[in-house]
Order: sequence, then C-alpha cells, then structure tokens
Amino acid sequence: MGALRTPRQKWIEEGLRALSKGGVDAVRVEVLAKALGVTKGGFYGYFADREQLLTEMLDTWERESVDNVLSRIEQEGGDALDKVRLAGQLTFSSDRVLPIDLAIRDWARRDQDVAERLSRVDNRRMQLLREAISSFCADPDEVEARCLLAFCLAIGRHFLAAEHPDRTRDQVVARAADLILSSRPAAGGPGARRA
Amino acid sequence: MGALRTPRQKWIEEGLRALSKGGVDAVRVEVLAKALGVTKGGFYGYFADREQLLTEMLDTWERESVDNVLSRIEQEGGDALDKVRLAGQLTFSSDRVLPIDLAIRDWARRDQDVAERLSRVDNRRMQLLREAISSFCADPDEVEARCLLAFCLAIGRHFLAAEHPDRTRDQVVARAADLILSSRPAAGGPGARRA
DNA sequence: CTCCTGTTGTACGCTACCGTATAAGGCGAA
DNA sequence: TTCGCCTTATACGGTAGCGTACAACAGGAG
Repeated sequence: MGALRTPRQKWIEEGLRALSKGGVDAVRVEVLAKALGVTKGGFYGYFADREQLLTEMLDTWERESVDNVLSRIEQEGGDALDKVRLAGQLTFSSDRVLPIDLAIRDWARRDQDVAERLSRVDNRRMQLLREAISSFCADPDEVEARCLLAFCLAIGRHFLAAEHPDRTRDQVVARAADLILSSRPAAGGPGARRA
Repeated sequence: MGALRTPRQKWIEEGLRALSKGGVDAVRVEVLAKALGVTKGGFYGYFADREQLLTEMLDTWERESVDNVLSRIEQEGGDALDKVRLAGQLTFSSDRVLPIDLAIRDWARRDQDVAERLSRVDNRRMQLLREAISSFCADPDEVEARCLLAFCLAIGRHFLAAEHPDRTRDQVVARAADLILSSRPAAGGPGARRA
C-alpha cells in the first residue's frame, strides 16, 4: 500500500483553519490544497465533494469541543463551578477551538443542518452551566437567566467592538463573570428571595 | 434627464438584504441585479465597483442604526433607562436592522475597516447604556460590567443555539435583562457592599 | 529489479462572478 | 415627432472554483 502522503485528517485540519480565518465561504478545495503544498488531485480520493469535507469538519469540531472537553473535566474533578470554569477555559480560551466556534455560529444562522449541530453542542454546554449555577442559586428562572448571561458573555464579547475607558476587555469580563457566577440575592421580580 | 429606473438606493437596499441573509460573501453584483429584475448593466453607472457598494451599504447602516435611533430617542424623552430600552428596541427588535447588525459583526472579525466602523457604532451605543446604568449603580467598574453584560445579551442571544426547558428564549432574556438593569447590591468581589 | 497499488499532478469542461465596452432603447425637452 | 441623454441589455475577456479523467509516479511486495 502506498503511503498516505497527505492524509484525510490533514484536509480537515486545514479546512478548520480556513473556516476560523474566513468563514465557511473561505473553505475552498483548491485553496486548502495550495496551503497543504499539494494540488486538489488527492482530495477527491478521500471526499466525494466539498460538502463532505464540511460535514467531517463539523464532526471533528463537535468531538473536540464537547466530548474531549467533557472527558477532561470528568477526570479533573472539583465542584460544579470548578468544572464550568475549566470547561469555559478549554472551550473559549483555546486559540484553536474558539475561532472555529465563532465561525460556526455565524454559519449556523444560514444553514439548518449546522444550526442543529450547534444546538446539540450548546445544549450540552448549557446543561453543565445549569448544574453549576444551581449549586448556589435556588430559583430555577434565575438559574436559567444567569446561564444565558454567562453564555452570552462568553460568546458575545467576541462580537462586540465597544471599548472600555481605562479598562481592558478582560478586566470588564472578569467583573461581569463575577456578577453572574457569584451568589447574590435575586432581582426584585416575582420570584425574589434572599440567599 | 432620463428617469432613474433603479436608483442608487435600490442597489444599496438590495445589498443590505443580501448581507443580512447570506453575509458579505453573498453580496454579488449580478445576484443583486437579478433580484432587482435588471442586469448589472446599470450598476457600474452608480458604483465604481463592488467595494464601493459595500462601503455605501456600511454608510447607510451606520446612519440608520445610530443617528436615526439617537434622534428618535431625543424627541421621545424619558429618563436614561427609558432611552436605553427604546434604543435597544429600535436596534435589536427591528427585522431590518438586527440581521444586518449581526452580519456586520461577523464581517468585522475579518475586515479591519468594518471593525473600525462597528467600533464607532458600538461605542456610541455603549455610552448610552453607561449613562443609563450609572443612574442606579454607583460603582463604575460594576457599571461597565453591567453594560457589557447587557450588550452581550442583546447580541449573543442570536448566536446561541441552546434551548431552555419549559421556557421561551424571550422569557429568559427578560429575566436576564432584569438582573442586569435593576438596582441590586454589588457582587462579593473586593468592592463588595450591601445596599 | 519489477510489478502493483494507491496518491498526486495536470488538463479539461463547466459555472459563477467581476469589470468593461458598446449597442439598444425609453423618456423628457423642444 | 424628433432629438439627445441617461439607463439598461448584451457581449466579452478574465479569474476562481468545482468535480472528472487520466497520466505520472513513488514505494512496498514479491
């Protein structure tokens, strides 16, 4: 058997790189080939077409961004809040995963299939958050609201261009995370109570 | 002078429509022409090239999404919080402005020029928020954190695919907005205090 | 060394799109 | 009605990308 000179995984890898940098529309077979230093000749030996590459890129992302993270979290241990912090860090501080994640979010707004995958992924992440926040917040409505805020903060910060006078974005994010992830009295809604 | 059969503004309009639906890469001269029921023949009478159309689309968006909103807010009156609520509504509940806004955010991640425009826009919006939140929150660090949270919520919710058991997204968002926009004690950080 | 197998390069036809040039044609002015 | 201008259609050349066909070729098995 001849050697796999640029194996399947290389194409997927390069595809994800293109995705993070330029969005789905930047994932072009011939461009990836050039980046890999080959021509597209071999590509169609592995993939039926560009569509299939995109699908397998999503598979890889889904695996890496959830399964891998979850299993690493399990073996680390710690309480629910620790787990969420680690998960957030693994997911949203990774130079590899984060840009892919953001690109996929935009992609999902235009592609039903991608939207469903993202939904699966986000639901699993959200479940983790929910458990963590429930550990210090009794009102389920407020738990849900805090989950949403935390998630929106993690994602939204990268889509915001506003500046913060005399502060770095990281500083403001840290303070914001504090507000959401620390135990405090509920707002003055119908379900208001004290911890 | 002959009649302007499909005037300049029509192209921009259609361009923005394409942008909201498919991102920048979907703004194709020939596609817009077909959507307008003409050929691209006339396009180059108004615009030097596609790039110029994109620029003018951004001009239009910037004008509509900030200047128009700000002037409408001024003439409505109300306190700072009312103004923010109205501004948020005008900006993020509009079927016209919102999808454009989201598409531009993704675009800005890849284009320096767009990033600068978005920065201008977001800073003006943020300033409004800052004033509103300052009216009931004294700690400037917390003000900034709440601003960020509010903004992230407004934007991020559209990039999240997670579901909320037994609740609609709108319900959860309402509760989350409550948490951020209502006066409550600061978190238990270094600056912790009780109302 | 030689053959076989699987990988890669090259060439092709096709489509979509850009921007240009130019011809056709509608509409108002005279 | 006729003229002239401005808008639009058509046609063109060029580039980029997809997917196919096939030839070249490298490396291991024999």
